[in-house]
Amino acid sequence: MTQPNQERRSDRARSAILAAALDLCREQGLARTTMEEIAKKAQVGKQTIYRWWPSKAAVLLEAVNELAGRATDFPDTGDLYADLHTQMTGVATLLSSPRLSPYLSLIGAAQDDPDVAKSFLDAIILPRVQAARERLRRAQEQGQLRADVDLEDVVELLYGPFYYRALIRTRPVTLAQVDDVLELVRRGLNPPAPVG
Amino acid sequence: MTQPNQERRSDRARSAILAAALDLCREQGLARTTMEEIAKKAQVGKQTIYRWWPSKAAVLLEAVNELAGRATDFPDTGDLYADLHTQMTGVATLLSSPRLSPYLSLIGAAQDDPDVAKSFLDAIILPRVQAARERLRRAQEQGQLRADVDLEDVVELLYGPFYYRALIRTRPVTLAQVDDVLELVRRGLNPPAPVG
Amino acid sequence: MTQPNQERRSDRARSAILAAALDLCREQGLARTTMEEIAKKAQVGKQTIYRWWPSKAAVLLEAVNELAGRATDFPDTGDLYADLHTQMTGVATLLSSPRLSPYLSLIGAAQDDPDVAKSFLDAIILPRVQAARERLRRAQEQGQLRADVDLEDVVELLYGPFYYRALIRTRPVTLAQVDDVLELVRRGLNPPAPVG
Amino acid sequence: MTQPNQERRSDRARSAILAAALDLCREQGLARTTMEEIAKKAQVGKQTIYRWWPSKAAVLLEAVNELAGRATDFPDTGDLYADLHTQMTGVATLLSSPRLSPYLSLIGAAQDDPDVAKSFLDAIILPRVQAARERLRRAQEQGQLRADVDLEDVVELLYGPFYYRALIRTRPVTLAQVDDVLELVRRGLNPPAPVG
DNA sequence: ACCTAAACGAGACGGTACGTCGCGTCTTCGC
DNA sequence: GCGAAGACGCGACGTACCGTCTCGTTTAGGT
Repeated sequence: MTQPNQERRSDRARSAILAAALDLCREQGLARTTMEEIAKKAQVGKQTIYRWWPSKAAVLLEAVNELAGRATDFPDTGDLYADLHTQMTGVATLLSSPRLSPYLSLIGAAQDDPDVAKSFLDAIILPRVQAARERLRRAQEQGQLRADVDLEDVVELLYGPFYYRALIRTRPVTLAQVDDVLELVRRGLNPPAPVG
Repeated sequence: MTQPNQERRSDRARSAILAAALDLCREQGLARTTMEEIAKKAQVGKQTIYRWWPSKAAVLLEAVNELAGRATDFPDTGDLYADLHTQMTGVATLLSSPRLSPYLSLIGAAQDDPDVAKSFLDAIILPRVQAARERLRRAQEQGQLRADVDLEDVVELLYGPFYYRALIRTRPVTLAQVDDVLELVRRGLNPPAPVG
Repeated sequence: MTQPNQERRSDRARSAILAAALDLCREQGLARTTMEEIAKKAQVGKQTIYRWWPSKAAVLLEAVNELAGRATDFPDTGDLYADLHTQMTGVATLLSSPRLSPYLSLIGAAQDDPDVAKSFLDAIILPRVQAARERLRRAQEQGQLRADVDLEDVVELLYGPFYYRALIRTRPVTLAQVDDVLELVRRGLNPPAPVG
Repeated sequence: MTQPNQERRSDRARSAILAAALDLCREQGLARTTMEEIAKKAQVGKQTIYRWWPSKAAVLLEAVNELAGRATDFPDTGDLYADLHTQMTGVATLLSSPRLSPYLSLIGAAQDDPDVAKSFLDAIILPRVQAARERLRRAQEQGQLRADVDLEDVVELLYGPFYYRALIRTRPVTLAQVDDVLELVRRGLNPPAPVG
């Protein structure tokens, strides 16, 4: 992520820092997590953190990204809604898991720090959005999805409700939400046309 | 939110604090805004802030709530989608305005501070969600909305995409988004059934 | 010694800082004494030290000066050598006392820091040298001292040997040294002229 | 001062370190001179310094001692005061030269560090004091110096004034000081006995 | 119109964390 | 096996803010 000699870098320090940062952020949130605590818990000098990351948010970004890993990959079985169900279940699982509360803290930090926002978007969001759009495009070609919709709008419609619950906290993200959202989104809000 | 004698309270100090907090938060975000700056800019002793608010987030909550005011009230003309369009346009305007960037900062701060989250929810979100549900309920009774949907799900579906864009920043909130969301949400994603 | 509002200054903090600095410097020398230790031992925030003094040496200078106080004042009984004996005994006592080891540390620090050197000279040395010169001048007028000597040279001759022992440490300063120096200095090194 | 295999030692490294240390100490004093600067300036790994010296003071001690070299040797022409004049002129030259400011820094460092004090005394001071005492003893035997004086007292009387000026800095060491001190010290402070 | 108690502007205080510097050690190459 | 290079764990630096705590100084009701 930066400058000094990558080859001499201590793996032990790196993973201890990522683990400590995650733990502390889970316990007390990102704002109350300090570099000093991370260093102490990871048995590491503060300089070693600053040498490789510009901020605690950057540390957590790397840690969270490693955690999220392949858990949110997009399958393609040919059945769009089955695939969406699978993938969105992964997303809902992560967003509802206390293990990933640092993910929400990062989004919080991004509101006040353009650097964090940029890194978060580039490293975490955009690759997944891109994958989602491609899956949707294929579905469109196969007639499983209206041809006249903007795919990015669809992505926002599908995932917006999860982020809404996770960040605004009117109620918690659940796995049941996946069915609810998919059902609503497929059929739309209009009442069925009257028979006859 | 208080204790001392409200009647002796200085209006001048109160509004200077709210204004200073808003300005500073707009310029540098909530995280980089300090009590000392607010006090200095408002020509106020720090104690005067701490006397009436528990934290800078609380100050901003009050300031933001005053700003948002009636701008997001729900009309009821009898036409659900016209009313939704009106109200969501208000929301989109606020979420896309730099003047209300502190609103997003507050949501950010809420991720790490349960007190902020609670106050934000109670003072800002829940009243508006409640109003939205009531409007939707009336529409349901009038057959303008499927009868078999959970109204809170609908609220999340309608507003999630705006918060998604505002907080994740894949692209900015725009007024055009109101039409896009409403159109998608009314018809659903399924392709039209083939004729005959 | 500096800028903020002197009237609001906490006496408790000031004397606790001076005492802590003296203690720590006596135990471990000035170089190994840290601002952090001083603050901790004095139950004081570091900022409170930096608010009133520019460096740990400045703290010690004030502390030492307060300690030395009137102990090195010059008497004038009319008998030069009796007065010198009295005053030099005071000096020898201080230079040989572990309580004033910070005095030597200060001289040490002055070798590398012009600010310390200047303050030390102005606050501690010059007033005493001035008093000594005046006493010597009066003695010169009364014929108790050669008229053709530079008084500053005399001061250096009288006190140099004490600082030499204290700083170079070939052997410790003692009270007996007062007699030795005075005796040597009065008579000179030349052997007595042969009787004849 | 060492341990590893002296024979494999790099002369290039050794002299580069000594030169760099001297230069840096002359520019900024010993306290502000760091091992890292010395290593960088000498194009040397830090370990190479720590391998051969225990501290930066030890490096400078060796460097200074090499500089002082034979410049302060004691001659013996048979004329005590001529020889003193010669030798003290050497001392005054060194003490007044900016090239040897590290010498004073060392004395400063010795005030807070017993190891430095010990090494300084053993390597630099004691041999020269010993030489001085021997020269003075011979002079005593030859009747050029009072028989009833302690020779170490005499050494302190002769050199104290130079160290006083050098370390306390009331005024700078000069070559003229040699004459002044010798003159005073030979004749003493007492006024001449009245004739008759 | 005066009195008095409160809220006020100001800012020093005891602290915690910041991001940086330098320490002395350790590790990895190349000669 | 010494030397150049530099990452490491660590501790202190001097600064920025925290939230609390006096200080006078307004300022408003109550008399």
